This record gives sequence, C-alpha cells and structure tokens, in this order.
Amino acid sequence: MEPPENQSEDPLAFRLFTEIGIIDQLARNQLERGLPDGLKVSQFVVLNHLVRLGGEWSPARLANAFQVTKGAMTNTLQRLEKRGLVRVSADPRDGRAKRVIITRAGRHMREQCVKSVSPMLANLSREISGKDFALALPVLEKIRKYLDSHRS
Amino acid sequence: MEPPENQSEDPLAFRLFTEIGIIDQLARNQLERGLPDGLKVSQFVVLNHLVRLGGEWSPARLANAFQVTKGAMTNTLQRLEKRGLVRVSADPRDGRAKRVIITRAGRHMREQCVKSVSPMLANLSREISGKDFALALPVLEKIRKYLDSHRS
DNA sequence: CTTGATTAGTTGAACGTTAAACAATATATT
DNA sequence: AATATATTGTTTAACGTTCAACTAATCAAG
Repeated sequence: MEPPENQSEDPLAFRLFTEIGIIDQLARNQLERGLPDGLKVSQFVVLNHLVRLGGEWSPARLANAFQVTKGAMTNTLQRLEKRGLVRVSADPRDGRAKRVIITRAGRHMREQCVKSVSPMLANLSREISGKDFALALPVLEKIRKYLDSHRS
Repeated sequence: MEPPENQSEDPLAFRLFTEIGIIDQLARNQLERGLPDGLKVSQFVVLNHLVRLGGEWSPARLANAFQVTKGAMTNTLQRLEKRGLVRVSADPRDGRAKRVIITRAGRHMREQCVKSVSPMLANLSREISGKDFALALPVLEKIRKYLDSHRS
C-alpha cells in the first residue's frame, strides 16, 4: 500500500528544498564575508575539493563535480592560477585535457579558509548537536547522490 | 608527500554545508530546466511564497525572506510585473513602501510551475522515504533559524 | 518644529554564471 | 586509412546578483 506522503505533491520534499535554498544562501554569504583576501566561495570550494580528494583533476571533472559549466570553471581556475593557488598544465596523455594541481600556497590558503570558518561552526555547534548533524547528513548524501545520478 | 585526505576528516557541520551546496545547485538546475515560459527560480519562489503565505508583502519583506538584496528583489518584481504575474502598488499607509499582490495569472503560473516540479519530486520519493525527509527537515529548520538570527 | 538617524526602493557598475559557438583532439565505425 | 561522432577547454554575449550611492519618506529626540 502507498502511504499518502508518496504522492506527487509531497510537501515535505518541497519544504526541504526550500530550507536548503535558504541555508545555502545564508551560509554562502557568511562564509564569503569571512574568507581571506577576497577569495570567492567558488574558488574556495575548488581548493577544498583538491585538498580533500587529492590527486589530479581536469577542469572538466571539476566542473562536473560542482555542476557548473565548463566556462565557469575556466574562469575560476584562471583566477586561482593568477593567485598562484593552483597550477594548470597540459595533460601529457590527452591533448585536449588539462591537469589542475594545487600548490603549496593553495594548501595554505585553504587552511586559512578553514580556520576562518571554524568560529561560525563552533557557534553553530553550541546550538545544534552533533547528533542532529549525524541524523541529517546521511539523508542529504542520499538526496545528493540521487540528484547527481539523475541529471541529464 | 602528503597523505591522501578524505572528507570524513572534515567536521560534520562542514560536510553538511558542502552537501547542501551541491544539492542546491543540482536542484536549482533541474527545477529551472522544467519551469514554463523561461521563468527563473528567483521568480518562481516569489510566486510560491505569495500563494503559500498569502496577503500583502512589501519588496523589503520579500528580500528579507529570501535573503537577497533589495536591488535583486526590485529586478525580480519588475520582471514578474512585466509578465502580469504580480501587481506592485504604493502602500497607502507608508509613503516609502510598496505592496506586492499576486494576480490571477500569477496564481495560474504558480500552479503550472508546481505541476512541472511534481515529476521530479515523485521520482525522488521513490528512492527516498518520507521518513528520511521527516528526519532531516527539523534539523535543517533549526540550522536555518540559527543562521537567520545570527547574520550581521 | 527641526535635526539626525533609520528605512524603503531604485539605479548603475562590477562580477560570476550560463548558453551557445568554436577549435582542437580523441574515439569509434566502416 | 577515412569519416563521423564525442569530448575538452576557451570565448563571447546575455543575464542575475551584489554592492554602494542615491532619493524619498518615516521615526525619534531635542
């Protein structure tokens, strides 16, 4: 039998996306305000991604990971390279592709960014328990993986 | 050489914001692709807000609710008014303010938008249970309220 | 009443993103 | 080999947003 929540007009899912939209906007604003040296969120998330997952990433893979266009990633990488935070070079195995490697300065900048975020995270932890985060995170991961695999 | 790092070393809250950012981007893209007549997400959420909560809203209140600047809301409302989906008029009680009222065409457009979203939500409900949504939603609401009350 | 501070809305420049067109290279088919 | 198809990255114009400056109106205190 089908519970009524599975109907096409599920208010729960819709409200969840609404909350996510507002949280994303608020968090981005507060994060960007604290980032050092006028670094943009789009640039920070790339640095963070490179540090967290390591290895070499092509611009196309990065664009795909963050679901932005190739043009946007070209722009972000050019700005990061101008700052000396990443190095972009031709891929010797594929004449079309490039490789993106984070520099030592890039790792250091990412560290500073993480530090600039921690006060906000610490304050948040005072009001919302780790148990709550642990409760919501798997659900969000599931949703993200679903959306990620069902995009055209 | 640095050891390979993985994301589970990041604080739970940080990973949660990362997931939220990716979900927001994926969901916005898929939503906007399905909206009728080239309507933008920013325009749809205003229509949806006016239908759901009813009554008269000033541009400033709307800008505050969605955490966008007044300039952005001016732009969005001008586009909605050009389409005849809202009516913006002077507030008789406050010479500085304006009132935003949704038109019948606006309500109809919102209905069509909701219809265009339902297939996506229905597919999502097939993979993620209402119980999961019910689990995550209160946490997200708590986080949103916290961020909302702690912005400078 | 007058001054000063606050609030509502608009405007224009700067910026980042998207979408589409493009050149270069790779892959698959025949 | 030759041809067609797909993929990578860049560029350009259009668009939406932010930010700062601005006008107009309200509020608060003297």
